[in-house]
Amino acid sequence: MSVRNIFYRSIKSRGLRLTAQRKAVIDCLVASKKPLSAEDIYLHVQRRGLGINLATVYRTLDTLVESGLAERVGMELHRAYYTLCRGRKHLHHFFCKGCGNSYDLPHCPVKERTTEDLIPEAFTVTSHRYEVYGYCGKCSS
Amino acid sequence: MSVRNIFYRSIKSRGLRLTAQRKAVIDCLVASKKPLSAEDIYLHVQRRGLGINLATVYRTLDTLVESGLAERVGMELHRAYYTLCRGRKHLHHFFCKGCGNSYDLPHCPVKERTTEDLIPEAFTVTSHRYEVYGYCGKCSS
DNA sequence: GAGTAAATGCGAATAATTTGCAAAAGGCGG
DNA sequence: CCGCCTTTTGCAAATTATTCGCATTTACTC
Repeated sequence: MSVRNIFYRSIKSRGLRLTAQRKAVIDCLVASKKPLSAEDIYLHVQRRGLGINLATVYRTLDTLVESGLAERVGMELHRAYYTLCRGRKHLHHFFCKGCGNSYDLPHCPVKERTTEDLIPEAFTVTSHRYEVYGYCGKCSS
Repeated sequence: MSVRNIFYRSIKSRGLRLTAQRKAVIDCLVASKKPLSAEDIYLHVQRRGLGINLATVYRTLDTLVESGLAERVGMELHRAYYTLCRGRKHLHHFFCKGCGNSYDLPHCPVKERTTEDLIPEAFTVTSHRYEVYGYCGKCSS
């Protein structure tokens, strides 16, 4: 089963309706290698010839986040970016404040250490957020 | 020398003017144990009987951040919070989803690696965010 | 104390996101 | 396949945090 279909099913299994707009937003995020803003998604979907309203994009993204299917990242750029939560594979990002692009970081601070090393006591870690901001090669110069 | 005065001096040493408004914003942040939003600061200063404009609070905070004297944190919910950088110490936190407490993390993922190791190319890093969520010892059991 | 550049106040402008409401459409039962 | 009922969408207007332009004020240098 394709990644798309897994998300389609997750929508339905939560009692939500699988509308054309929701499919389009999911397809867009599945196809993207980097987190996208609501406007990015809006434009991508428009370009594919599917009509969608920006408010609907926002509402769909809220729904995905509330359902635990997507994550809101990169808030320091005065704008939210969204990325799907995919199985075990998890990534962190570098956000360029110049051009707005984002790049995968090659490491994860939590994965590379044991729990004892990570925190003072034997706490239980459920999730984490790690983001680096700055300027990419082009925008630095 | 008081903490206040250290910040007052830092302002001047950067060629910036030490105005009544800047003093008020700094005093407010020095007195607070937690990060404050621009509006928090605006209201606190007003309450002390000092006139200040919200735009001035924003400009002052920008100035402090650009000068490396303050940090912008907690962008989570569409609003920025500010906290003074005290000494060289910069911290990341573990947030317990059970009791809501937060604990300092003993390490920083950015500090402990070189730029080449951190990102694909020689990008410029300006800031980062690193937060771990889970349950503390008491809330785990 | 005067001159000058920097900072402030004010109001209006932005930009991202949210909301109210009527119309459209998904998905259930028949 | 049809209709019903509820959810979702589109649209336009509202909100919210933050920024900007510009005239006025003020800190700091000489």
